[in-house]
Amino acid sequence: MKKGKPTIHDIARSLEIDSSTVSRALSDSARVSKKTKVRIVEKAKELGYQRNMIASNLRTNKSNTIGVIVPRISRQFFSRVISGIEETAYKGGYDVVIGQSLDTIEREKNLLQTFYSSRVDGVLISISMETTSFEHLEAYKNHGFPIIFFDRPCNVAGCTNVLIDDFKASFDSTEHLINEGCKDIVHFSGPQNLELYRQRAKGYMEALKKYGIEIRDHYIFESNLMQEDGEASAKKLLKLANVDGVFSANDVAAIGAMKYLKSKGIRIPDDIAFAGFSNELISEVIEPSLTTVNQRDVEMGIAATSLLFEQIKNKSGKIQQKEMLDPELIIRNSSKRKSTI
Amino acid sequence: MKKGKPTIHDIARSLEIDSSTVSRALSDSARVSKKTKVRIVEKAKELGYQRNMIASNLRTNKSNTIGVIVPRISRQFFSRVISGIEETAYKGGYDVVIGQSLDTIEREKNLLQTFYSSRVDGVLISISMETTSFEHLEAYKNHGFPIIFFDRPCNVAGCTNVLIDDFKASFDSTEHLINEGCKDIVHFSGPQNLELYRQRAKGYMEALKKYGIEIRDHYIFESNLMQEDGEASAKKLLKLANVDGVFSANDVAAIGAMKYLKSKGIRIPDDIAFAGFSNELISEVIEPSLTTVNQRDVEMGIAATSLLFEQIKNKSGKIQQKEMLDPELIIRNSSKRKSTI
DNA sequence: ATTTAAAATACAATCGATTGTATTTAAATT
DNA sequence: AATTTAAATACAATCGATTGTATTTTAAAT
Repeated sequence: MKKGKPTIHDIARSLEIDSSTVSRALSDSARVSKKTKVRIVEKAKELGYQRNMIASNLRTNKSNTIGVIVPRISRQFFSRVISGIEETAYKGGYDVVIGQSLDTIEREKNLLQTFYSSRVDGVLISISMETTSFEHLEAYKNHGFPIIFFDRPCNVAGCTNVLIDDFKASFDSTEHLINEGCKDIVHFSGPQNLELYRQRAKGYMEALKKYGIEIRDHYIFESNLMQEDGEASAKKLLKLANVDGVFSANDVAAIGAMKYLKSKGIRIPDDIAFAGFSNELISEVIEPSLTTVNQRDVEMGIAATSLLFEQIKNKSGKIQQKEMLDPELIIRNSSKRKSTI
Repeated sequence: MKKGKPTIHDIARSLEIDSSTVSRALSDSARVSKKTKVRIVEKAKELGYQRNMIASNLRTNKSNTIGVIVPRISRQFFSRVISGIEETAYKGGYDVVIGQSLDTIEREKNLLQTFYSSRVDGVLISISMETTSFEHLEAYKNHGFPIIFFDRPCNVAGCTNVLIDDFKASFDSTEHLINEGCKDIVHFSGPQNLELYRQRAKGYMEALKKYGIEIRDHYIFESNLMQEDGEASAKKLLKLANVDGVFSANDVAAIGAMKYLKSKGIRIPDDIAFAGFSNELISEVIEPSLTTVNQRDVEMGIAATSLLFEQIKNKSGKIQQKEMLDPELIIRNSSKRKSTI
């Protein structure tokens, strides 16, 4: 038994031919005769040969791997985006390396570093909540390293973003609540340094404006949108008279609030109607089921990956693009105040 | 501006020294003087040098990367296991590559192939539902390729498994239902080719036996435990007289059944009590909240990764181990029939 | 000042696959 | 059979970092 894993040289030696011929045969080059190809392939199988991708990558200067950085993979949304990414990458013959920033800029920088130095062919990233300056990203970009941003927009020159139309989705959700008869709608918003939450707030306000409803600043609650934030918001909300609707910038906070309100005997949607954002799995199961926005997770992964592939091929560099996916409003019981039929 | 990414040779040339010195300096070898180290590090920074891990890996014959294969990352349980894996790997200076088998053996084989040929240093795998024979795994194992199995046991010689005690967890759950007054308990089981589901069924039966309850084969329903399977099982269950408890081998099926039964006016837990398995997020939210088993996901990831690191270090190979994590029964409303206090 | 030991650096081979160029072999053409 | 052309294969450099060995430089010891 040989010690290490077999190489093309082992095959070449045992067949008394040159390793270059073996290499060409194994990638089915026209420069090798049928006959020797067969011999080589057979021998390769016999020895249990597997091409050493590290050596191959070094020579060809590509890794056939793309990197993905997300805040955390245990979030429904991101794991579904990753499913889309993986599927597309797999078809294109690429591997996917995944890292989580845990919403810290430190780990984000680290991961980017690691990915770059292992020469992934490009990166898909949803920036961390802490990321407010973008120099670390620009540096790589200027080196010609392909980076695509998804979900959380990043306005860096020459960068491609794949997003859903947060403004439209929020506008639609709010409008829906209004159509269901809500007049006093509170908005649960997230950290304002994230463009995304600013957009959602904007959509909310625009809808109010359209229907001539006054925009009251103290009707917009800012938090990190965790479950406990939702509960806190619910308490706060009870102090305002007449609130009859909530548009939350995510499902988790909405659910936190609903749970608290239900425990206080408030009926949803009759007393207060709810709409969330993200279509978490729990949103379908909770009672009443939560009206929400499908963020097109899987599609987003597919789109981002396709754009990355384009960018990898066109070495051209700086092509700024913005891909907007259409969000889908999913209407469930938490907002249905008018009896159907 | 130079075209490609800078290498140690670029640094060496511009400093008029040898590249081997640069290499040693950058890995802080004692063989390089302080003075030159400083010069080199400075120049490296100046040029924006990043070590080419591909070249490094080729030379050292390791990738500092471990591969993970799971059925699907969008499953709560797996994404949390992966969090544990990532965290541990990160601390050990390893990267993590993730692939999903989508519960097909074909993709499982493919991924293993890819991982092997990109020379990951080892693999953590939760085998697919289709995997009944293990030759493909054994082959790699015999080549000295470190593989650790988690969650879904794999009885291959020389393989290390990291599991929770499915038997005990199931026994405890069933016993709990009995203690809550259930006498006629149905079990929703999964594909019997998976050891895991056999263990869970065994735990269920053993608990019945302990309390002198007759084990009836037609009280054990086998399915793929998807939500729709749960619903189907619920229908089937209604045809049996007197069922007053269900122990499901996963939460998803339990929830599918509960939803259906509730819609038929059956009260949970008063008419039929429920216990599930896996502690999905929705289980806490559904009404009534579902009694379930914490599978120690994050801990499992940590344990599996630590064992893999051990195995990577001890080139010794074949060290069979079995790491059993203690499951935790989480009692919620779906099974509380006796009033508390 | 010389010798000796130690420290710092240079040289060169190597990891395994790829690829441009050169050479040999076989087939085709006259 | 001799020459041309094409097909098949061999040779050799390369990707970038690592590492054992050899050489030079510096410091220490006599």
